[in-house]
Amino acid sequence: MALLQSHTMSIDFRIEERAGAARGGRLLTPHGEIETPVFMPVGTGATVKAVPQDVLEELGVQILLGNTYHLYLRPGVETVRRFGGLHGFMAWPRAILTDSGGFQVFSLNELRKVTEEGVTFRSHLDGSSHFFSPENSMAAQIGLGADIIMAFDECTEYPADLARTRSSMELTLRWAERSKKYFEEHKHEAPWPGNDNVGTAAPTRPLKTQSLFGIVQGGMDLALRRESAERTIEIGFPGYAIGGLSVGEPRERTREVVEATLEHLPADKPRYLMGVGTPEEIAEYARLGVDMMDCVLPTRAARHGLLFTSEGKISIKQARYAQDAGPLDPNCACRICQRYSRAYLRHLYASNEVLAQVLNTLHNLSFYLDTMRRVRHSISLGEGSHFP
RNA sequence: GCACAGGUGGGUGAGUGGUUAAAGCCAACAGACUGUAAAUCUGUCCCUCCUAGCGAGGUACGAAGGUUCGAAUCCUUCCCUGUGCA
Repeated sequence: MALLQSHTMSIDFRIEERAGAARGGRLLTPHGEIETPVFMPVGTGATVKAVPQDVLEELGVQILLGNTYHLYLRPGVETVRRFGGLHGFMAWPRAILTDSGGFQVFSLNELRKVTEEGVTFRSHLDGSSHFFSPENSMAAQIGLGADIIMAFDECTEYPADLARTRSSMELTLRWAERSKKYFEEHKHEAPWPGNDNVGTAAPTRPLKTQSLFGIVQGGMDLALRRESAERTIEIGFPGYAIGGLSVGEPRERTREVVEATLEHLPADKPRYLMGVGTPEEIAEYARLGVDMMDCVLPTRAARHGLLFTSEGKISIKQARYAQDAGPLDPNCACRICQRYSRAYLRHLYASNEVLAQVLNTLHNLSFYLDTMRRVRHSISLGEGSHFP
């Protein structure tokens, strides 16, 4: 075991700059290096909706999300595994992170039943029954082969009283231990090319392994957040996520909980805030010391005609843009703002053209990625307290 | 010319004597969206007025007239559209 570990390459996090609480760093994964703080576009079903992978690369996307629950149902883990995991299947050479399916325990609450052992789901696709546990979530995530995988957690709903929040947190902690145990026993099984020396007593080259991140829960209660953080750290992970936020609570609460939780996370490990936020919010959380964030907002909002710009939100479907020859955002350097008018974007949206989804998503993703670039730049200049 | 079938709000299309200012869908307009059951969902959508409400009044189902306590719905005449036959 010790021998194997000495030949293992998983994740490595180096903080290179600090500005206030903010950190600028590099996260080394088996599929490339990520500059942090980073925004990770969400590609639930092995696609960032409306955007092909080569374009994502051009935009500078460093790491994508995939979702275990959705990919398990379709196309199935075995299929993905045969293609060398998600990287091979979706032809994405850079880093990938998969969520464990824990969020679906929350969002598909009418279709599931939670027990100590795990969660029984009814598929939203065909109604068939499925069982998810820490162990088989890990097995699925190992099969999918993301660089970073997440512990199987229960995302506590909002609002939840203290007793409910605690028992949910305790369940997540027990599941975190089971997730880690299963992962440690199987972590060399990622279906990546070059990992064919799995099981060899003395591997000739470093094995690439995935990394498993733990997830802190605890609802809106700051004491429970602290306890959850401490006990998750005790279990021990190479990175820690803050989960259970953006579930309907007021934004001030989100920020408060994030700030309080960050205090109890190790300074030298990556910190991942799950499921946030608007452009202003992601800049703000980075300032507080968050290293990784993901959110469906830029992609989903784009498909619904809501675009983020340097001058605020624009609902491109509005009649006022029908004759507007100007760019979506005069201060944006993205390919959409360089080329198309607001009138054209509105026309595409109003006409229900698929191109509307593509162009809108490209802009919003560009805007988010640019926001994070500016944040990193500010950190490198030591300007932690006044970001764009 | 004759025989059928029809003419409903921006469009389509239900409704065939009374909770019908008139279903549903589309269009239009506005809003929501934060580890994606989301190219989705919600609201408004004849006019005027106010104390802004399951509020008051007005106008409206091709046109005019009639029957009835009451008509988009029944009757008469006229106009128009489609199809078929001459």
